[in-house]
Amino acid sequence: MVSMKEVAEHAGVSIATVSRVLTDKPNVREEVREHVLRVVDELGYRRNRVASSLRTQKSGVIGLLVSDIQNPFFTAIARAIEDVAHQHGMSVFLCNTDENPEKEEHYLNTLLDENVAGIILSPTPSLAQHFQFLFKNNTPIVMIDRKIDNVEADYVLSDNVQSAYNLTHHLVERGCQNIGAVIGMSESTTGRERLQGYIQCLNECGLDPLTKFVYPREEAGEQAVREWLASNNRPDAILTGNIRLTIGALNAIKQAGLSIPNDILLAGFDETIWMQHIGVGVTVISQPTYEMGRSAAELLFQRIADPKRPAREVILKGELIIRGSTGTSRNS
Amino acid sequence: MVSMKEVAEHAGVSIATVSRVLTDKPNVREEVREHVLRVVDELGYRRNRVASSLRTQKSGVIGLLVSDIQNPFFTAIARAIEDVAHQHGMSVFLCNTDENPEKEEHYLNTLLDENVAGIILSPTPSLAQHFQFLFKNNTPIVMIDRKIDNVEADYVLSDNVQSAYNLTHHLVERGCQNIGAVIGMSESTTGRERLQGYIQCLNECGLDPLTKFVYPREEAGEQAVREWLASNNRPDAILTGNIRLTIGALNAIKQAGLSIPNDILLAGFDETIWMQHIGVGVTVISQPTYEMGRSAAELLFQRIADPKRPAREVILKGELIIRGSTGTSRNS
DNA sequence: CTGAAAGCGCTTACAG
DNA sequence: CTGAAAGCGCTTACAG
Repeated sequence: MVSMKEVAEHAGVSIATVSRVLTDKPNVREEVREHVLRVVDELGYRRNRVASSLRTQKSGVIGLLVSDIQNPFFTAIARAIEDVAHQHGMSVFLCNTDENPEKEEHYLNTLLDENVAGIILSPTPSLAQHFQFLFKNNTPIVMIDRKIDNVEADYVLSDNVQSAYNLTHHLVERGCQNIGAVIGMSESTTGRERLQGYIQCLNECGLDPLTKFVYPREEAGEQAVREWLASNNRPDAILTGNIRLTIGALNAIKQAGLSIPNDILLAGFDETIWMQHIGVGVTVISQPTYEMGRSAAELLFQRIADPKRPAREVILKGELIIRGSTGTSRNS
Repeated sequence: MVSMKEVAEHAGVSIATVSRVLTDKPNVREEVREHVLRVVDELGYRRNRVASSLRTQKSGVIGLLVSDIQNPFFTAIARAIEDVAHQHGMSVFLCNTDENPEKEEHYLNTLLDENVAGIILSPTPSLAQHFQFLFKNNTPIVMIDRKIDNVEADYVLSDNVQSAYNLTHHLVERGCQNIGAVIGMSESTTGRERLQGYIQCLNECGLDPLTKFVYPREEAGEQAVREWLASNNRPDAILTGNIRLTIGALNAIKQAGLSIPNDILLAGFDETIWMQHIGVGVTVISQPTYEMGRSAAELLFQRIADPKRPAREVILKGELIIRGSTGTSRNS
């Protein structure tokens, strides 16, 4: 690998001058600039960013930590963040924590080690403890999707309470009396808020809750619903807390030989491009994923530009998309 | 941020000794080692990896460049690569190129700039030209999913010809005479090989091909199929080259008010956990995504360990999963 | 076993 | 406008 020193020698100038040209500093004679650029080109020189970053403490990379890379919710967010980063001339490194606090800590360390310009994170519930070291580093950071109790920071969140309320209310309107809610991990604010909206609606309607908190993956959702279907208190509707739980519920319902919406209704969080093609179509809350990602990236770049600005919280609304899985009105 | 120098001062030793302790070098008195470690802990010292990497030219990170982060095929691969990397104590930075050669080059540069230990890449077809600079860097690199003509390197590929042949043959067995194939970009080896398997099968069966090469996203797939459905040479089956094209085809078929498998059959590449729930279930080629990712990571770590070993090509087989979208046997 | 010193490849006051 | 030199925070021969 050719170094700046070699470029300087070939160009007959000092490495200081080469550096000035490459960092677009003023105060370089136009001829010299052009000459240096030509030599850079000839030699195929590429600036060593590790050295540069060591010296300047700056970086052209932001890190994105998501808890589940196989969840379309997060890849949609990632896509948006990348678009914004690209506009700012920055790169995005995506890391997958798999809901695993150790992996999260490991990746967080790695990103801090690499001296990234900033981090966007969908935190695992356990992060609260590790939080001290994160802020010591004073690397700009924005939280997405989940809140951490008592930690002030920039957040981009979804209006989970309202969305869950709306989803539940829709099922009640469709005549459901016993709505089983399968929700991801109770420790996360997302799970708790969705529970809250669900409970609130049931209370208003005078109905009893029926809930399970599970690891938010297909297998767990499937098992939860299977147990309900085999019980003597079979729900007349299933409400799922994320897309992977929705698929788990579909698996269980299919295995039980039941049909949607004739035998049971189904509605859940998270829209994807294929939800309309599943069975008679699945009723969902569509979270504004792209908008969430875009907001998070913008908050991050604003914080990078001004580390002292007050923390902000952006809360975006979900949209109820009604499809065949919740049947047609029964009580009208 | 506390530096090694401060640790050395607090511990009353030289920074050389601190470094030896932290890099697990021998030749440090046990008491000294423990004392240093204690001071490190007290001060909350974290080694600066940028500086370390500058000095050693090593890194604990590998880069993964995929062409479509919203395609479950690639996230499944990413998941596998991460598992293997984790076993080796390495981190994975995932980058999304979106089939865009400029983004690809940009991210490739960024990863090389960050001095990563190695790269796994699903290359865009146009990479062939940029390839020289990639190898000059002699950063270990493994190609996945797609081949680059005339470039010798480590590859992990899927047996696309055979898979496409099998998929086509299945449709012929189900009585189809006019199979429209929507395939991603002709420049990629993946697309070309799938075309080849399809053509080969049709030739053997004495049938005529009907093909469109498109940008491998839903919109393009939808449009292609819509055009066929509106033409006077309407296919009796659609074969899609990837999962996003499959969804596009589903959209077009639904909009046309046609029913699968009564009016038209559908089969495509790539399995996901929800394919069984779409309509009557979609017949697919299930590529061994996890295995592909695992192989790629293993090849990469072997190459990192021994840069001079001969290049290898791993080709893995896909599996035909038959579901309702290709109906039931008509010619038996 | 331990320390002083050189050096990884840059950037940036400082002096001219 | 340009260069010599210090320094970012480490690691590693070299000498003892």
